[in-house]
Amino acid sequence: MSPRSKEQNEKIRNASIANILEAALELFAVKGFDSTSIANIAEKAGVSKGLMYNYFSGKDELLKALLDQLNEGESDMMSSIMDNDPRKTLENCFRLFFKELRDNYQRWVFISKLVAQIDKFDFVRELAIGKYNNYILLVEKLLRSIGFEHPKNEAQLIAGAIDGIGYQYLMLKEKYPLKEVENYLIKKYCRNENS
Amino acid sequence: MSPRSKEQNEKIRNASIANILEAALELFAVKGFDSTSIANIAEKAGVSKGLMYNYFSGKDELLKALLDQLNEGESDMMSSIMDNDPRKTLENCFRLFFKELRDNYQRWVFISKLVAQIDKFDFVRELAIGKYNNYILLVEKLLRSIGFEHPKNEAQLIAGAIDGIGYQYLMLKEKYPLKEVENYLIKKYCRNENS
Amino acid sequence: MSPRSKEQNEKIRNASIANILEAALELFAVKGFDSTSIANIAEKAGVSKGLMYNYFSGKDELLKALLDQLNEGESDMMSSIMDNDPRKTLENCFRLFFKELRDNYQRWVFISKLVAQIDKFDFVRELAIGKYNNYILLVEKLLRSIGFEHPKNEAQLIAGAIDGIGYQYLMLKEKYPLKEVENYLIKKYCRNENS
Amino acid sequence: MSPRSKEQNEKIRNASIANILEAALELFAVKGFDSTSIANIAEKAGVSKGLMYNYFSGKDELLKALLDQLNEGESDMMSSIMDNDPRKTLENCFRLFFKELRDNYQRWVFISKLVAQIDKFDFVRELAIGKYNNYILLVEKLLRSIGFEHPKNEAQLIAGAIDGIGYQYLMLKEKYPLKEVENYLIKKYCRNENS
DNA sequence: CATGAATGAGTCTTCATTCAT
DNA sequence: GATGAATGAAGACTCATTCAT
Repeated sequence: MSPRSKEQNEKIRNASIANILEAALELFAVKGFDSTSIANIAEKAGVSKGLMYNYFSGKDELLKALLDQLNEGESDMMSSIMDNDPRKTLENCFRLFFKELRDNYQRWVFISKLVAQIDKFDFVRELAIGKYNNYILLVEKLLRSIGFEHPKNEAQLIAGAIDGIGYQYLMLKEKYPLKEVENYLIKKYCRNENS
Repeated sequence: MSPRSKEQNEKIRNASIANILEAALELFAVKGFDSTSIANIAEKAGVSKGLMYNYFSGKDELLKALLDQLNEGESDMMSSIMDNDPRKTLENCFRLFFKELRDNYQRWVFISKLVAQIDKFDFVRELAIGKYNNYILLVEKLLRSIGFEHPKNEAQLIAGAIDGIGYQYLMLKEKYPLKEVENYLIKKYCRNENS
Repeated sequence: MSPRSKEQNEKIRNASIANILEAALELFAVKGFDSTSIANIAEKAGVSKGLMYNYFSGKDELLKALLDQLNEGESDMMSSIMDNDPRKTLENCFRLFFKELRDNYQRWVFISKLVAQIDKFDFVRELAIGKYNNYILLVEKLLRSIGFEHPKNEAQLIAGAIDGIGYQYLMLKEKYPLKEVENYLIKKYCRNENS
Repeated sequence: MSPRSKEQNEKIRNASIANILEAALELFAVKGFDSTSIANIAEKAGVSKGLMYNYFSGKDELLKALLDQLNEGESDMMSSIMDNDPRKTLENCFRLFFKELRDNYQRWVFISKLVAQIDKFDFVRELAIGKYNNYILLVEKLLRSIGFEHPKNEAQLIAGAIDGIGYQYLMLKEKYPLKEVENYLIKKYCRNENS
């Protein structure tokens, strides 16, 4: 009789949006943005094509929303790695990266595919540059605290290595010695005497 | 209107093919594979759409041919870096990578976009895995000759760093301190006492 | 939360209906029937899409209701122009037309757009033909009373001119010399000696 | 073996374009621009949907092309009505209009529907205003030569009547006394003593 | 060897309409 | 009486591919 309450509608909407975003993430990760059709996403999300346009004004907007969502989660993670001991913080930082790679492989694939299309989406470039700079600064500071020589250069190498490892894992999958590399990286940079 | 000789035909063929491949490389690098249409390539190459199907049975086939072409060139390069001094070989290897990044930026962009779509093209995966393994083996051997501890692990880190540096350069472009990283990498691994 | 009384409901109904019709008229006039969506109308009227279907079984039905509403108003107007002096009646008739054109421009735009789609809506054609015939008959009678020769033919010309002036005003807007034409028309047909 | 000659291609293209324009004119006239789909046009023209985009970059462009085509034809017509005797020229002008209305009814319907959507297409407004002004100027000059008083005002009335007659014919079709009105108009303005 | 007209399947997007609440 | 989430059919447009010449 009476219309649905605001809360009911909110719930319904959020559920649909979540379904759509989840489906989109998975499909974008597996097939890539261009090769994923709105119809694909709608089907996987269990909604109609039309509904998608109630929540996202288009495919690009959907992508942006997805990225925003991932971004929020990431902020939380970064604040969780801080420790008084810089060695420990750095270790947490590395471990977090490898854990994410293993547990949320799909997100990583999604992001790396996105970065490969960086020229197509301005907001991706800005986001990526910001991320990179923050990462370099953090690692440099940690390395300096630990007592490394050339902390900035080492941070650049590490940032490169971290990214590269991700890409190679993406390529080689289970053939990539992820654990071995993880352990070595930690041993080298977090367990050293002073270097 | 005497018929063209076989040699003339051969020449025309090769010129057309080269035009097409060159146009395709550039467009794939700039716009990506999916967003580049056959019409785009034909126009840039100065040939008709129809002609493309004389030489390549389809868009995928064209991609494969392009990759093969790049691959051949690469073999030549690898043989040029060998030196009796492993330190020198490693340095050549690094320098070659950075030089390629600078001089043939487009190829690198093309390849990284391709790798991001690795699941879409089986032949890309195989090629990439092969490359990776060869690279690791080479670097590991060199590091061992030079006298590094954990040569395999270091090779893995280096391979990661090299790849990651490429991706970050792609992202940051002129903002990336390419020369600085290059010099540091060489200093660290090729100019050391023994490590 | 006592239930609303019948009168209250009636009032609410009528207010909603009036809102919807008003919004529809404006949007149909500005954007045209096809380019106006139900969502547009609902938003402008401040009601939900669903509610519209309580009152009108569909978009076409809404159009028909709108037309009916306009039609009622028009009947009243026609009865207000009658005068014992046919010259005066004709003048009233002309003045009313120009006044409507100026004051209710939107209605005129709406109607002319509708007539342009006459084949799409059967009820529009019937209505329009009826209007035309009545108009011709009235003007013919007046002209005969005034003493014009060929009153029927003149009525046809006048009917054409009246319509055409409307369309041209629609086209040229403020560039059209509406007042000038109005005055001339009245001078020519209502102020003459006998013609 | 050899590709089609330029002339062959030209012929093929022109035939397709003509088919498309013809089909579009008919459908736009009958169903209106908005209610005619590209698929409708393609089917009627006997070509594929895709082909339309080889020749027209979109539906709007097709409309513009159609209008241009009609416009060209019209220029020829206008130059054919001129005569040394202004009475004769005016008569030709009237007769041409009625002839067009009868023989190319479809064009007229098309144009009047277009004018009703004048706000939607900028180029339509400009075209229409230009036409109107030229027409008024011509008729005014003729009336002045013939010796009418108030030639400008009469020209305005005539222009209105001409347009209005067209719209009413469009509405009433065979019920409209086209011939009768035509004859009266000519008698009144071209056969008079002096007015 | 070479062309480009033509096709049609597939894509994104819009919107009238339904219906559970 | 009222809401707005959801649907699905339909429309504009793109593009890899075919084929007559």
